[in-house]
Amino acid sequence: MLVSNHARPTLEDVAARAGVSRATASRVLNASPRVSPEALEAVNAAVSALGYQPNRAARALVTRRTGAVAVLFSEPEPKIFDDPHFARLIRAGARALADVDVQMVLMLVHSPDDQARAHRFLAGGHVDGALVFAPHRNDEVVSVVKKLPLPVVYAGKPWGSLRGMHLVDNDNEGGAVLATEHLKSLGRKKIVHVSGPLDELSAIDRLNGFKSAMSLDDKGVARLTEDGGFTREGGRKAMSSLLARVPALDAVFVASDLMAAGALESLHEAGKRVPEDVAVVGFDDHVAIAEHTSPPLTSVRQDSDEQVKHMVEHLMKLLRDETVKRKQQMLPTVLVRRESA
Amino acid sequence: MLVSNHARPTLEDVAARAGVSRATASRVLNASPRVSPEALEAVNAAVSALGYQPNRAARALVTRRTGAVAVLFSEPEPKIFDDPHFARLIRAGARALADVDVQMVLMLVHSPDDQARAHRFLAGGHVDGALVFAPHRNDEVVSVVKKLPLPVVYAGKPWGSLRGMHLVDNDNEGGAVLATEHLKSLGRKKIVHVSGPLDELSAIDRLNGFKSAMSLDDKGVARLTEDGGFTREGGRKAMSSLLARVPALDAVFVASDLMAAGALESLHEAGKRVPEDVAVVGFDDHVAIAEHTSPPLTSVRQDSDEQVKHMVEHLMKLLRDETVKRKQQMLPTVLVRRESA
DNA sequence: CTTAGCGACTCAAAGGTTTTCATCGAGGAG
DNA sequence: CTCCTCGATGAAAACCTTTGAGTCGCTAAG
Repeated sequence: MLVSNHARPTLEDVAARAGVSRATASRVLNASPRVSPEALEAVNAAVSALGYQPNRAARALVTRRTGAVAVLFSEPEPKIFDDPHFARLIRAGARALADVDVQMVLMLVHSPDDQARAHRFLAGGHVDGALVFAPHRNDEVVSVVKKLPLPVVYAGKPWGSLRGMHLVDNDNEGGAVLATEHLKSLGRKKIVHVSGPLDELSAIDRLNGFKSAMSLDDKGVARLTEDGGFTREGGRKAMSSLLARVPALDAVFVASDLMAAGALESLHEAGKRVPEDVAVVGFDDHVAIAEHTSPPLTSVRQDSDEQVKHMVEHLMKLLRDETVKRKQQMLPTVLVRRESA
Repeated sequence: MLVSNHARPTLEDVAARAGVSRATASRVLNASPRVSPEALEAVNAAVSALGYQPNRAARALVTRRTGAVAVLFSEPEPKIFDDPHFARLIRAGARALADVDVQMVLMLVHSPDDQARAHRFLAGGHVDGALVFAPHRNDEVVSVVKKLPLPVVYAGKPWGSLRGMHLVDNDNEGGAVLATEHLKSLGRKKIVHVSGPLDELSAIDRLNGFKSAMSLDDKGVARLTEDGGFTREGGRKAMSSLLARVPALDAVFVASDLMAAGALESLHEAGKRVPEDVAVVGFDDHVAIAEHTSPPLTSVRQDSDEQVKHMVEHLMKLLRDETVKRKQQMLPTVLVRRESA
């Protein structure tokens, strides 16, 4: 043995052991077709014998690829803490990116300082692409990212023009229709809606689904819906105010499970039985919430794991310069029945 | 202009513009003392004029440093979703590492598969070091990481021998004493404790603080405490069972805010007024929880942001081969009074 | 007057991989 | 038998930075 015992083996070592040149070894690692079966086998054997791991930096240097992608969240901090949805998205991202052997660089960008930092970082070529979670109307991140020559996939529709943007969205409108139709099919007559903040398109889409399933005009919408801000406390308050405004209501479609949990509290306080007096349908099907409310919550499932997985796949295609069939994907939503409706 | 207009400038370009050699320019960037003021200024001017950003890969190749550190969480998924504590830690990590210009590679490692992947990744030399959050008794991560020649800083004490390990812990025991003494100073006579799961040393330390402040023996501890598993639901159940066992209790020290929220629910259900009938002190001072319970929760503050910041600082010192004064740091905890006690 | 020492530089090698281009050998067509 | 073609392979350049060795002009010491 001539190799030093502690240093990590290089491609050179692998090639030597397999009795081929560095170039051939490299071709094997990159699955090039121009390599004989014998060579392939010899190299693979050497790789596993030596426990070889390619040196990322060297590879990055020549391919001009970093092997890392940024994951940007624009949400303000309190939301990130309170809403398990974000933890779920972060986890899904970590997993999906690890699966394709790409490093995830997590950036929480909210203050102007953060934005400047993000811009510097992204423009600095430290990542190959980005996944962006920025649902709000005034999210500066979007405009920062848009002018960079960097492949980006958005989660849901960002505000503003969608021309040429790559995104993976959930069928919010369809899910809302599903929820509302379900309530109608139960024979409920006075159905109201607790919406998300209307500076997010997902909230607007859900509102629109409710609106069309109920055949409402704008005036009707104004009377029968209330903004709950996608927070638990907001959901509680919105529910209370709807109860005051529409005392005879017998069903409510709430645009998120977290808000629905708040709404249930409000209903209990008002002495309403669920689902006997008021049927409740949530949105997200976040098990940690939906299965632990009383009663357990009927909810529209949007599969965040699936969404993130699609985003990663989509971004990888962009990075490989593959043509993507559809720039904008829509994932289906389904109704999950539990006891609240 | 001879430089191509689209390519990123290299150190060569900077050197040319500043009228020095590449070596000198490099020394300026790395703050070497062996460089004249004029050269320094010329290079800095060139850097900002060209908007130069060092190529990470090239630098990594020669320095044998990746500029990335791994952040490992061993917690099972439901916990990560439910407990805002983790979101907070993740966020703090992202921020602290970004501040020192290091990439954070987030790994959630729980299944044996995850462990294998983590081992491969860490052994592969893809990161310079690791921050490990693995509080449980049987966390395999710790043994995986321990045998790697990789600088590691732990959050809190991992289970097992602490010899030579680098860690930043909160003063759990001291905080527990603080909480208990506070309850005693309010004149409470029957004080009980909802503990965390006893396979975590932070939970054990808090329990020990309670034990010593109450001058209890093991039998006393067994009678006056109950494990709430660091979950909301667990806190609720533990409180109920303590109410059944010690009907005359007039105060409770709960080892986490999340559990305290559950305990408050249980107390309300039992018709107890807080703090009149039962005084409650939590632990964590997690504002998102503590400020929104009714009544707002008196709690022991442990500053997670600070803890993570210290961990990062500590790891950076290890990476620079600086000697660290104390391998194991302890951060103080303080009592934050609100209305529950 | 010679030489050692010093500070500020420059030169060039090294670091590990991918990829272009040239080479080599074998097999088929003429 | 010769000329081509084609597939597999190897040599070497390129990617960009850090860093040790060497250069140059100077001063201080002998």
